[in-house]
Amino acid sequence: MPHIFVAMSGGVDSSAAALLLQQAGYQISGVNLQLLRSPALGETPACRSLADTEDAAQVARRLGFPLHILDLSPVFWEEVIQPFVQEYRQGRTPNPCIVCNRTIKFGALLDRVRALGGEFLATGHYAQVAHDRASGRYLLKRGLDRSKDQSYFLYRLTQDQLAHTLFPLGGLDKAQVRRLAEDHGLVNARKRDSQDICFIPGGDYAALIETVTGAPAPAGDFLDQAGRVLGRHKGLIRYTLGQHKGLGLSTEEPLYVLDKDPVSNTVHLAPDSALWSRTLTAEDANWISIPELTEPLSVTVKARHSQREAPAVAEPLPGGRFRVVFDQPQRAITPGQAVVLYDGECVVGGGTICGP
RNA sequence: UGGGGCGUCGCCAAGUGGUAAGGCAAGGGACUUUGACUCCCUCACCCGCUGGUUCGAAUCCAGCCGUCCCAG
Repeated sequence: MPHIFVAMSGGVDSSAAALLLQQAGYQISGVNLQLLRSPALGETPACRSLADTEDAAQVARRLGFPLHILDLSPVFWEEVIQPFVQEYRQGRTPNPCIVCNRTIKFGALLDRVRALGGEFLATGHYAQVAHDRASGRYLLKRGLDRSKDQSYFLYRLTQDQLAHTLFPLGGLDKAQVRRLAEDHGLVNARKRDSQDICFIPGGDYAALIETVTGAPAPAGDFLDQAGRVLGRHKGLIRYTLGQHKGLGLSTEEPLYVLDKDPVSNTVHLAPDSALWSRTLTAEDANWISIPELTEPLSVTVKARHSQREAPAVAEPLPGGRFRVVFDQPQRAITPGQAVVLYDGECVVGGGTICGP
């Protein structure tokens, strides 16, 4: 019987995942990650983080398996937070959860698990892994509960990582998971879903960036498409493409962020109609259902989370890059965000958006 | 201080005698393991001020204040 380690955040999902594996008869151990013990974040972990760890510990005690506390703060700082800050400073809008999945949860953590003799790492993600005999490849599929599907955040996983990964919740929906937790008296059965970036509990990511860099992001001009100054912005990092909230401008027609220029430190604004485009270029590709993109492929595409996939054709470009041409224009395609390609329920692969 | 225009929520702006539209901004909420988008709710007992006319005025009249344009 394989020994399975379950990454336990303290939330209901990962707890239910552990429960299911235990019911299936596996030998399991829980692992709770400490990620925020970085000098720039304050030496002591946030209260919420401690409470979450305590929830995980309670669940482990109740179910009767050991819970290991693993501090990966240094590598989290190095691989997730620092790049997150750098990306923002370069005018892009990163997705730290995707980086974390690749480098921390299914990277450093999985390495540790295997070093401890574990064969699999399980998490509470709503996604599914399958092995395709025909191609010999491990497939990443959407969670059955489409409304909670998290495959988008997992597209960077490698074949090796997928081969040692289990998603026990892949075939369940959220209501079933909560009921399961409720039935077994887990403390977090009714705990609210997390939603902010985990290392920014209050959601004020701009403040974190300024703390890390040690300086406030400089103010600059808002420009319209003709180059006229419309007002002052409060630092490039506070805006992302397509954004409208918080511009603080009073205009006859609502304006949105069309582009950001880190060189001139300006934010370009335009009406919604100017935000739509049919193409994007992505870099740093990772392929899952195929070894490599070698020819144009019809797929459905998510250029951001919480967006319904749109039909498109992906075509290879030199240097691990690829281009996506959508059937219909998409709104505010944003550099730094992940673009994930689907073939039905399967993740084909994806990359980081780098341009139009 | 000669002539003309205009003063309605932070901004723009409907309303010209019958008891204050709308848009933007702002605040709150929903949605969401990123940032956004989107959706919902809230947001002028009051219309520059003071009088007057009227059953009743932001809407008419007078004076004042402010502001803009032309003439200087």
